[in-house]
Amino acid sequence: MMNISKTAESAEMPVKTVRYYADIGLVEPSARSAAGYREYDEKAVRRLIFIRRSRAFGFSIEECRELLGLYSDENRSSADVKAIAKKRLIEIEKKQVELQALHKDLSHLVKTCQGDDKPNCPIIDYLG
Amino acid sequence: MMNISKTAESAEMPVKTVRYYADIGLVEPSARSAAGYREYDEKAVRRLIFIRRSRAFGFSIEECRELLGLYSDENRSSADVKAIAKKRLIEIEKKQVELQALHKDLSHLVKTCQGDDKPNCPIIDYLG
DNA sequence: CTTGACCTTCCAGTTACTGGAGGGATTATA
DNA sequence: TATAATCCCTCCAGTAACTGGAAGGTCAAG
Repeated sequence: MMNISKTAESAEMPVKTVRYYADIGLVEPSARSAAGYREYDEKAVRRLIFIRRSRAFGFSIEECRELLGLYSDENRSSADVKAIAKKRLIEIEKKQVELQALHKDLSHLVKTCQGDDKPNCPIIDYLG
Repeated sequence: MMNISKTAESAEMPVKTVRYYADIGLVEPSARSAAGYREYDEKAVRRLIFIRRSRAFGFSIEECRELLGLYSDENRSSADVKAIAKKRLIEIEKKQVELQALHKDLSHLVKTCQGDDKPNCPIIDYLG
């Protein structure tokens, strides 16, 4: 059993975040000390790491909750996991398309802007 | 002079947003009617459109505020505009790199996952 | 026995809106 | 002229996922 700062260190996330995840019922402490301190066991730490990695993929907290449920479900179907991941993948691809369009337009504008002390500016012209 | 709903329609944004921009002092109404209704002239509408286009590029409200200042400054230096745009461009590029890495890893995991009714799952394995 | 480093809870702030309540103003219709 | 529909107003709360800070309890070391 570890206190919250050791737990946060093991899971490589801020103490505040561990506390937040406990508050929203995502990863609850395994126990509380007599003084009311949160205590976490190895399993809880593994769940926190699972969340950190899921978050790094951009899964929302609610998606993390679902994934965590599947993680601890011995009878899960991989299809359920795959569906969530696929959804995220499509979001990523959508964002990529969006960013590519933005990049194309903005980089063109930046290239054509003189960037001197005169007011003439294709960027402003485009926006206005 | 237009009331807020005509203004919002002309600027192609929700009434709520026009009101919000007024609240934060981004684009203030040109006047108020006797009853206290917001009234906008053509110039104000053009400023709203400017904001909408800037927001579409992903500029933050504060950046929009700066850009709007430069837009209405006859003595601006295009270098100032370019600097803001460049900063945004770099953010976009950073995000693109990030998304590319996520896409690579996640698409690989999704591909290798069977997606059937069995619990075996490389996605879960990777996260756990 | 005090100091410092922990820990707790609770509240506020972040970004850029959005939804809704409660109530006044204007316009169209009967 | 009465009323109903459609505006408009302000203010408050909620969104996502934390983060910072205040006020105060706990614990180990010197």
